[in-house]
This record gives sequence, structure tokens and C-alpha cells, in this order.
Amino acid sequence: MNETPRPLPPRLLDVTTFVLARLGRIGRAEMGRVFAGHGLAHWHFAVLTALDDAAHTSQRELGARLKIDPSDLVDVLGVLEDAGLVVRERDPADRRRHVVALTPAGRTRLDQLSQEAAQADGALLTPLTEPERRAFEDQLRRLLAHHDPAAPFTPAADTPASPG
Amino acid sequence: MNETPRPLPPRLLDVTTFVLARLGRIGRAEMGRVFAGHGLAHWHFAVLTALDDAAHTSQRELGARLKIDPSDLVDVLGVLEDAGLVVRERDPADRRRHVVALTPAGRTRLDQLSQEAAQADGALLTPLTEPERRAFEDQLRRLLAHHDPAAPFTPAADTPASPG
DNA sequence: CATATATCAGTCTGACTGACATGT
DNA sequence: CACATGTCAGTCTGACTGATATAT
Repeated sequence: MNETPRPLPPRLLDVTTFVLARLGRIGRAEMGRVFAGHGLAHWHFAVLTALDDAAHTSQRELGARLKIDPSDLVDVLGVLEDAGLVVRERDPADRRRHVVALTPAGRTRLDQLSQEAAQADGALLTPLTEPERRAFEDQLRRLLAHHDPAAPFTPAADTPASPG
Repeated sequence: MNETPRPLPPRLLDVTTFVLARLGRIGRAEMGRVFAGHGLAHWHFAVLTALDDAAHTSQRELGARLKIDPSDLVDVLGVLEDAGLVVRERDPADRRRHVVALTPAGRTRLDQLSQEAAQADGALLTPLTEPERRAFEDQLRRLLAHHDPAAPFTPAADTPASPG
């Protein structure tokens, strides 16, 4: 019973980046468990969301949007294809390309995964009040938009408009 | 010039855990660059903070506090020892143990690293106003405390006390 | 002999690199 | 032939697993 968790060093907890990164890892791990319940992993979900957003996409385009290496994308798509969630066909217009698209089963699965992901988000943010949560998520998205040009900031619908 | 970064899929950005994890990775990478400027990495900094908090510690105790595997700790301490930042000696009271402690040079280096880490934090949180930043950091620490028992929440000194 | 500590060697994963076959 | 696309094989890292030498 002497397995009391030792506290982390204060000067480490002083570093916000450290706190953020550690919380990110916790959330990512939990999300991984959600996807694993469907025999999938993070990248599979990411690919499904990308295909939902842009119906027919080449693998190269998918890789560019998600910043997944094309070589790694091969296996990810293989799993999704074997599971019947996507189809991968030669582009008749340019036979170098593979055109990837969601199947109906893929769309259904994406909806399930999105719902479970939202529940996991809720569990992660459980200590926050509703207004706190809204502010926190808003700030998070602003920060990501500032540091990652691929993440445009779209203010929440019920957020008071900024001046302009 | 067609290298315009493609936006991430909206349904992916809807997942707060994803946004959080991605921002965590960005911050962690930047922090890694800071430490690399001193020939060190994340774990080296973490070990220094732990030794600052608890002056003389066995490797086992260090591993337990930082949740770094004892086997991985070996090399981390080796680097710090070679750099003259820590000393590692047999515990005369129990010769199985190594007692690790900061050297004066280690303390100086820790102070440098802490300062640079604070600057990196500032850069990461640059889009936030001062009150936003305080609230954001407070919420982040509450969330981590909720999900990681090793991270006790100590409210900031100038934070209004919660009801109770 | 059972346990604790530190160490070493090997594994597993995610992300990246380089080579290459196919097609434009 | 130069270039684009997708694929495969290998590397590098961080975190974990198992075995071992030393000491209690």
C-alpha cells in the first residue's frame, strides 16, 4: 500500500507547455482506446473525417491535408479498405492516382466514432463548468490556429463577434 | 508556389482532444529545441527539476516521480553526469542505491533552462491576453490534476478563491 | 533464498527517409 | 527523360519488457 503516486516536481508543473503536453497525451491515449474499440486507431479516424469533408481525394491530397506521410498512409488505407469503410480505385483521368472515397458503412462508422469522440472530450473536460469549457475550447483553437496554419480559427457560433 | 497548406478537416477540429494533443505536440517540439540548445532533451530537464525539489534521491525514486522507466533513466543520468550537472554515488547506507544530486553547475543550468522554458511558454501562449492566459493555465492545471494524481492542483496565488 | 536496485539487451510503436515501379 | 504517385524497406525515436549482476 506504499504505492502512493509521488507528486511531480513543482518546477516542472510551472512549465505550461509541459502541463499541456501531458494532458494532450492523456487525452490522446483515451481517444486511442475509443478507436481501438472499433479495431481502428487515430489515423483511421482522421482519414475518415478528411474523406467526409472532401468526397473523392487522391492519397497524395489526403496525406497533405492530414500531414501523414504517404508511405504510412498506405497501411492506414489498407485497413480501412479491408474493413469496407473506404474504396480505393484508380483515377481513370490520371492512372497514377488512387481516388479514395467513403462507403456508406464508412460514413456510418464515422458518425459513431464522432459521437464517441465527443463523449471522450466531455470526460476529459469534466472538471470545467460550461462557460469555462467554452472559453477553454475557444482559446485552444485560437492557439492552434496561431501555430498551425492548417488549423483556421472559426469562432464558435454563440461567441460574441470580435471587432471588425 | 502551390504549397498552400490544406486546412484540416472540420470534423477533426471539432474534437477538442485532437486540438489539445496537436497543440501539445507543437509546444513539446519547441521545448525540445530549447533544450537541444544545451545538448539536452525533455527528460534531462525533468530530472533536474526533480533533483531541485528533492536534493538527494535514488534512481528508483526519481523514476517513480517522473514516471520514466528506470532502464531509460540510466542513459539520461549518464548524459547529465558526463555534463557535470549531477553526481551519482553509492548510498553508503544501502549500497544497492545510487544517490543522485545536483551539482552547482546543474543548479545554474536548471535556472537557465527554466528561464528559457518560461520564454517558450510565453511564445506558445502569445495569442492570449493576460487574463485569458491566467484562466487558461489555471484550467489546464485543474484538468491535469483531475486526470493525473501525480499533478496536485495548487491554485495560483492571485486567483480568486473558489466558494467554500 | 526472496527482494530491491540499477543496468543491459531487445521489442514495439509512430514518424520519417530513400529507393523504386508505374504512369504522365 | 523529367516528374508525379503510390508502395516498400529501413531508420530513428520514446516507451516498454525481460534478464542479470550486485547488494540486502
